[in-house]
Amino acid sequence: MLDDVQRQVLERIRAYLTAHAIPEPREWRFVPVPAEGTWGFGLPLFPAAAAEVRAKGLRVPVPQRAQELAAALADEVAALPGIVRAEAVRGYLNVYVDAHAYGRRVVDTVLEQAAAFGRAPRRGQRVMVEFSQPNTHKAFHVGHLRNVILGEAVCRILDAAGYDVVRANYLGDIGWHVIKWLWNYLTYHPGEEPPAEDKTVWISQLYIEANQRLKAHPELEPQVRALFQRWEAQDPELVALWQKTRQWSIEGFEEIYRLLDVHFDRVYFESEMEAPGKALVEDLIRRGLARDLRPEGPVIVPLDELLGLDKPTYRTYVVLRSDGTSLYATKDLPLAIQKFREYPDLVRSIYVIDVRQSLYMKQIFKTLALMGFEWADRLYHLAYELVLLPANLVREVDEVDMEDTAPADDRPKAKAASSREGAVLLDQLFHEARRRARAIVDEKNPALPPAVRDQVAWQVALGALKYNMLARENTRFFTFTWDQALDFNGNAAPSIQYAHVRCASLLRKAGGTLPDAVTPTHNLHPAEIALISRLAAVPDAVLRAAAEYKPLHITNAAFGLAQAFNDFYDRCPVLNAADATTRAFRLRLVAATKQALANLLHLLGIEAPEVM
RNA sequence: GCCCCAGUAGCUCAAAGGACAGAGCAGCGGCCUUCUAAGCCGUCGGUUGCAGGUUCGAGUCCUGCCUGGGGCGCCA
Repeated sequence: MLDDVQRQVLERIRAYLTAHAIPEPREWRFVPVPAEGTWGFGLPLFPAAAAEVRAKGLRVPVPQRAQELAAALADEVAALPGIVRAEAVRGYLNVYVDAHAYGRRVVDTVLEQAAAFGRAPRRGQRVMVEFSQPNTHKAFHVGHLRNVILGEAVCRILDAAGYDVVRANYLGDIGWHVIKWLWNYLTYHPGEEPPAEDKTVWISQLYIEANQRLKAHPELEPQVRALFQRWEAQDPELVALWQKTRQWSIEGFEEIYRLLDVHFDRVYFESEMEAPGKALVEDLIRRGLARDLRPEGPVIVPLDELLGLDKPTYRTYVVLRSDGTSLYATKDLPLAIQKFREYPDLVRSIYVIDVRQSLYMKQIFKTLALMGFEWADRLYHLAYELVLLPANLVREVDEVDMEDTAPADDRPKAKAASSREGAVLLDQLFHEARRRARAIVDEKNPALPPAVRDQVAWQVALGALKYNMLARENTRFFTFTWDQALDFNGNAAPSIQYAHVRCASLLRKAGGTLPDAVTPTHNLHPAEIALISRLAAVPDAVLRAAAEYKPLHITNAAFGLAQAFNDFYDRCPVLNAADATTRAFRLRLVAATKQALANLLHLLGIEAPEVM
């Protein structure tokens, strides 16, 4: 929000440098000035000093020369309009602006833009984000949560940064896991229907049961293989059952997405990609890009060989099994093509997929490039690290995890949550989260009506969960523990929501109408200055989060803003301010803070309650 | 063997190559008859894994190591 002032300052500096034959550094970067009850920005002059020393062969230490330049420039810049003071400190040129005028401007801007504050102009560019990608006929558990929460937040952030976002889902609706489930259902639960509630739990129980039966009775496996043959032959009765049971899964997922406040614009099915995928493989073989080793081996794309690379880089991409059945790899090619057929104008096609598949993603992208698709360089793998379960949960998991053959003794202390693990199902998680949050709401604010407490408890619980998963680098592990996932204090969503509630409370007490815009006349308190700085920083945080696909920048901005507000709240009377102008300005500042907090939380998919 | 990620306070994590590396949690000590104490203040805490290098300036970039995790032709 200081753009125009910074531009003026830079212009003046450039003129000075030119006049004194000092080469201009490649890039100027403003830094925040250490806050001392004033407001402004700093500019390190080391790059210019270093350039000058080098160009002129001076024998002066760079820091000393930087300080001299800063001092000279301070005089040049001090007289510019809007600037109240400029000084040289240890090689930095610190420029201070009129805090009253800027304080008003920031507050007015936030209030005028309201829900649009922090949002960039539309770019007229479309991006697709594929995320969630659950398997039907399986559980939806805490391990899947990070993907959904990250994907949704990235979508919201990209939208705020001006992109038109297409949210895509890709359902794993076929494969051995589905056949196993159908076998168990047909053999032991014929005709049964899932309960209206908890469809996903019921389905996942049948899946776990199928694994247990096969583990205990390996002699039953031929039955499953026989069923797979029926599937391959597209037995109409089996296909009908598959469609019906798949729909149960989808309805269960939709319920989860509704709870999480997530939606999709386009859903692709893995089963739809099988036939086009096999056709593509034949095409690859004809064009000499793939090598057919059947029946002894699979069909492969020897990427390093095709690219003439000596060092193993892309390695070999296996696109079809030796028996001619399809792999994930078979289906991901037509999926990518289908996306660009439907949306040819995508400037980015993003895959939110865990980091273990990085090599695989690179193989897909490179193969598509070799096939000649010009959009191949617009594909992007947004990698994130897995959710780990602590050792005590892992043991529970193992009791229901019949596919895991890893020896128990050399297992790491925490284990990645995977789709066949039954522990920490989402309904368990939500239930426990709600319970803990409700207990705290009851304790903190027993005066609220029970229905409101219920609603607040859910907002708090879900907020804490989402925030915890988003407030870290995407590429860092998230180790799930109840206490950490549902921490309500400190750097967590509830304390940010609480700051929002405090704002709402002040505004309610003030009568609900906001005073007209006003320029403050009192000496702005350092806490006020800091709070205004946090507000002004919001739009940049959004742009950066979008550019880097990192919701972390939003959580940092939100928590910093909440902290600054709490500090302000503690030190600066609002309703009881010393004079009417101060009261009016601070009320507007509170309203602006409330708006900015709500906007930031919204980008994270977290609700901002009015009371709690 | 090749590649990717991580290593920062007791713990969980921040930190556009910039000023004295910051928060939260845990610990200790304060602050509720005054706008909601899910808060605020103070205090305790550091050789940023190791060694070199680039730079005016390195937690950040480069090289080599160490430790942990992950990936590497028919799993998803």
